Amino acid sequence: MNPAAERPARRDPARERNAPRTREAILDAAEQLFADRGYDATSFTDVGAAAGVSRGTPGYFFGAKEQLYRAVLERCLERVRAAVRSGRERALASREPPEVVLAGAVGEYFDFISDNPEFVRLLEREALGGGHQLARIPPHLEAAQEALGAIVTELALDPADEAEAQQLLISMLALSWFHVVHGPTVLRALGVDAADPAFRDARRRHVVQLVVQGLRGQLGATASGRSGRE
Amino acid sequence: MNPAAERPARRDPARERNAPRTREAILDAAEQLFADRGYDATSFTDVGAAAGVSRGTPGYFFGAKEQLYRAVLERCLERVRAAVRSGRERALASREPPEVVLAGAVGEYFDFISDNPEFVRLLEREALGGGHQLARIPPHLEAAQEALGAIVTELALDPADEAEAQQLLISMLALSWFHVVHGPTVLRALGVDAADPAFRDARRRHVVQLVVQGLRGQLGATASGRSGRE
DNA sequence: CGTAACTTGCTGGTCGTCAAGCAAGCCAGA
DNA sequence: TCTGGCTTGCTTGACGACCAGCAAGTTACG
Repeated sequence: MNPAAERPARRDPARERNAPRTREAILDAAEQLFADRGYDATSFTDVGAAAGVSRGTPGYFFGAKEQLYRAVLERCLERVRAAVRSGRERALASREPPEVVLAGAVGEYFDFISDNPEFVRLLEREALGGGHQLARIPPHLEAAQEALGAIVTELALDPADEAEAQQLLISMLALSWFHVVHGPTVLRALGVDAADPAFRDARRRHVVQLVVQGLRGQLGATASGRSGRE
Repeated sequence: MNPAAERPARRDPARERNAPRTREAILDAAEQLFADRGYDATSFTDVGAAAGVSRGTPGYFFGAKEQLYRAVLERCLERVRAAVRSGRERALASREPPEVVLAGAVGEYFDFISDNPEFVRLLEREALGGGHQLARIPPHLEAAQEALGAIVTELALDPADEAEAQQLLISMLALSWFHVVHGPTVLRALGVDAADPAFRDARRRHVVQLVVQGLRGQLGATASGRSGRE
């Protein structure tokens, strides 16, 4: 049947010995399982089965379970950082007014999150666990701070408004993440199907509108004199 | 050594046999532990120790661990529903314009969430777990739908705008919950201390402003004719 | 004295970790 | 070209710890 089956059946290329390939397969499986079930509910047996190796192999490559988890987090964060960076460069290259740039960035980010829910779920679990593992990963700060810098410089905000830009960034994350996590709870209670493309479109429009209006409010406050606050 | 050690040490009034009191103590301990560590990482031994009883008592009162978890969830939801209902009634009694009512409600809700983080953490974990246990609790829909009804009727929105009111409600939850969960991850990466009262105040103002502006945008769209969208 | 309120002992199972084992290439030397 | 030992990739077995659930026991209260 198999063209290479005449030899001792060890010629299946998918089963070839290949450390980097196996490593990636384990990381892929572990990312999915950690995001879906959480750290405690994911065993080496599960990861091995999902990666097509034995229960001992994850431990062989990563030593301890905690280190496998950190490796998953690290790889995930690196991907997000790359996406943020490329989005930022695209925004810098455009010659649109700030509002349009922000609207585009928010919409893009919303789509990215909706298409990569594992990242949010992983980070959500990490946050609930106290963020102890994330804190041990060096580049974890950079993505968020790059995004903040992008907002401040690209939108030509007064640097004194950095605190408000920070709030706006936090709100953008909150608004874009919520439906990814709370489909089975809040949205279900409201009778909404989070996976419905119509809902996702409506949500996207709503989120972009809210954030843009938030920026508008901030710019307005700056222009008309924010000294009334202080 | 112990001042009460002369007698068989059983005269401690806090150790009196008292089923409802013990039940509540177990629920309290379990709520805290489930919210802090999650379902899998919380054992009957932990719950018993935190409640001041033996490891067997939680099982004695609630049967299976899953039923204890559901009981915790149920009690938590009931508290939230009561808070939403009282907030709604206060809003209905006021004679303020819609914007003021909404601003007050959002601010109140923000404070309630900030002061009761266990609820959010519990619900977040439940969402990540697929919401299967929550789905088996009958009154879980009511709080969210009551809140939605309050927004639509109290703000005198066109019933056709219910979808937008829904989006606004979701955004209000997203904005109010985020800092409760993501203190150790996102906020930490941004150099913010989520527990800092100054940050909480700033966040509160920002959230209220965003939601009110969102309502304003919605009303404006309705007044000036939303046919331009379609 | 009986029953409700707990506690303790036990059992079967799962887990992470590590050591040992095995097999497939690789390369030196004959 | 063949061969025998070494390394690497991966599996299996074993160990100690922990857990949920249950049954049998114990204690306090009405």
